[in-house]
Amino acid sequence: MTTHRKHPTVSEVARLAGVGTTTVSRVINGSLRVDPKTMARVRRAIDKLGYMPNQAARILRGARTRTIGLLIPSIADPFFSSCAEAVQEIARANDSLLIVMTTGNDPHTEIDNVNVLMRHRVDGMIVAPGNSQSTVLRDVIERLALPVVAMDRPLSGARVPSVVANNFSGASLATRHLIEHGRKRIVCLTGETTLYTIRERVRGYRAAVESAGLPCILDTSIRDYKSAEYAVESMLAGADPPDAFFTLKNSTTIFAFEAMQKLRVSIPDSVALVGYDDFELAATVRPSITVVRQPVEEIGRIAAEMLFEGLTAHHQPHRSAAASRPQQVQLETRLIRRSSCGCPSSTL
Amino acid sequence: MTTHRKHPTVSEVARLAGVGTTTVSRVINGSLRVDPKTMARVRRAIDKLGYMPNQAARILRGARTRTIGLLIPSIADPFFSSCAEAVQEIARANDSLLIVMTTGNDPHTEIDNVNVLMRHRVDGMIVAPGNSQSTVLRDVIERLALPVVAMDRPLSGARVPSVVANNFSGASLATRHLIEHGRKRIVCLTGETTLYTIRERVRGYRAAVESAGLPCILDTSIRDYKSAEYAVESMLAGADPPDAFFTLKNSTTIFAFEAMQKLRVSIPDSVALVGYDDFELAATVRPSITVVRQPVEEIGRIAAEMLFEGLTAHHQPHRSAAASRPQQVQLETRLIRRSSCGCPSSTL
DNA sequence: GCCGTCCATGGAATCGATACCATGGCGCGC
DNA sequence: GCGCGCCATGGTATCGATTCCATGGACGGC
Repeated sequence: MTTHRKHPTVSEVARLAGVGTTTVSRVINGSLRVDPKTMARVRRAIDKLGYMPNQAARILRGARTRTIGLLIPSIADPFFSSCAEAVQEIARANDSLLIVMTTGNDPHTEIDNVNVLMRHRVDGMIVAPGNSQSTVLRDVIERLALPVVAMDRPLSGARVPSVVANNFSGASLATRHLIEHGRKRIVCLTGETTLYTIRERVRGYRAAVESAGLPCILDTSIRDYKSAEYAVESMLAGADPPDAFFTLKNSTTIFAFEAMQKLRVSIPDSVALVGYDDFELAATVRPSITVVRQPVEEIGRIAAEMLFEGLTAHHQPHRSAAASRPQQVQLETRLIRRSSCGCPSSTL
Repeated sequence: MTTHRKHPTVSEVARLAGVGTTTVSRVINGSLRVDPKTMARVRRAIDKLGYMPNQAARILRGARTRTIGLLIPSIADPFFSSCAEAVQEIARANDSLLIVMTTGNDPHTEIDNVNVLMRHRVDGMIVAPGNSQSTVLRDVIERLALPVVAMDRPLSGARVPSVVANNFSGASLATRHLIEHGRKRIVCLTGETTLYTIRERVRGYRAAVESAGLPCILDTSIRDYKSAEYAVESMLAGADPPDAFFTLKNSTTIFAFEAMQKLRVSIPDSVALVGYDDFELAATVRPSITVVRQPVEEIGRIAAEMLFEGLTAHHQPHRSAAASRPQQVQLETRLIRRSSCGCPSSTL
């Protein structure tokens, strides 16, 4: 490993160029008029020394850090990695860096991470709270007096703008679609039910079945392939077997699908299937799977855009009075009709 | 948006607690002995003011930034998001933040990003270079005198440690497996061939077919579903149609699989299929797809661990002489046998 | 030819946390 | 009883870039 060469400073550049530090600073920031000849000399000195401004010093002087934080449960999750990609792009467009931290939906880790980001004086952050009801997280965030945007899940009671998908209408749309196909016993396979998004989807499902006079049947047991196989098998073997499954998240969809394949359940003839969240192969597997598609990139993009709008407002406090009430953006989902619900298989 | 409350400083804490700044600093860092009573007073003052140390000031004093950078082509790519997750975990374990930047494999963006990270004085970085031959990137990185680890793709000619998978042996293993199944005309569907990893895989494929006296047939045309359908259809309709496809990356595998489904090509009876890179549904689709699995998380984890080892060595320069030659770590891949290659479908 | 003005430039204070060095007070040993 | 030493604590220079204010020189108008 190469020895740690000390970074050159403005003074060293100034000395080499035979000018004052003020002039060097002006050349770097292009702020005021500098004599072209002087400027050229300074430029040469900068190149020669390989000078790079020390951000820490600038920040200490009061500049923005041009750094934002992103708190998500996991990077490997396709939903959040797509969001993160969108956020990263908007950050770059705003000359900012993105610090990604994972929380695993753990409230303690979340608060820790918020504090760490705060110490680093990020300009703002985007958070997907594991628990939308968490008053602790809300209080911490309100104390920050720092622009924060909640993503995918709101932070209830907080004066924090949020960008979420309409999980209620998405789930209810999907359920109604199954009902229109004549399904009478639609089982909702929820997986974990602690998250806001899942709860909303359950609400949407419940509203749809109840208003159609159908039974509301929830199964919360699926965590992996094993539990899926057990759940599917025992339900189908029981009296009054279901004629449709509605899975509330990606992994549950895949486990259930896998289990049904293994058990040679015919889809959609004996049991229909609709999943929440689209994924690359949903169109490729046989039968192709009907899903509720969320505007993933858009969620990330809009959250980031709102954050940066908040940032500039933050730095021009004069006009903030009127625009200061938090925006709650809710994006609509689409039902992607494929064959697992009983629709004639559409193209793609 | 709340008004920007100025952050309290050590002096303010000191004044409130009736002590000097030195004492406050000691309490925060737990460095020297402080009278328990004084310590309690300072602690109370810190809580009351909601004081948080300003990282910028610390860094300016010469502390490490406890921040590392990660340069990858894309966050949304499952391969890199899994790497990133692993890197993030190691960073957290080392009390460091992770800045993620995407390059889209564009050399210009890469160099830009390296410079931005440098200005922020990251302690080190992990890079997946779009072009392993890039002398420009290499030179920039060598000038930094900063710990850098290359991930997934080496940086040729640079004194930079790297962590990569053995793409050559992975591809050649897969190809030999097809040969053992009696396949004689194995077509390699490469997709883009600019990346190091793909080139290595091509080499591995070529070595395997040539040493078996079989023809080396490359098709580089697949970019999306459309081109896959065209390529597959025309090859199968031609004279001497292939009896196996070997796809070199995830998206190509999926496009080719989709095309074969659509064209009702029977897998593996008329044409076998092996893909490079495992993915969640490869086991679920019918037929399940045999793939070469890379140790994804391990690549990220080891790269990060090497970086942090380099970091500590960097800060304790005395013993660095012997340990200073770059390590080139190469991880082995595994062939996951499923049914698309002609193997009797194994469990899972 | 003299003075006012503008322009290029430089000196030095500033941001906040740290660490060197100094100091005052107390206890203990002889 | 006196002095030495140790411990808790504080003052202050320092890191590097920015910026307010000052200064000196040149040029133009009358």
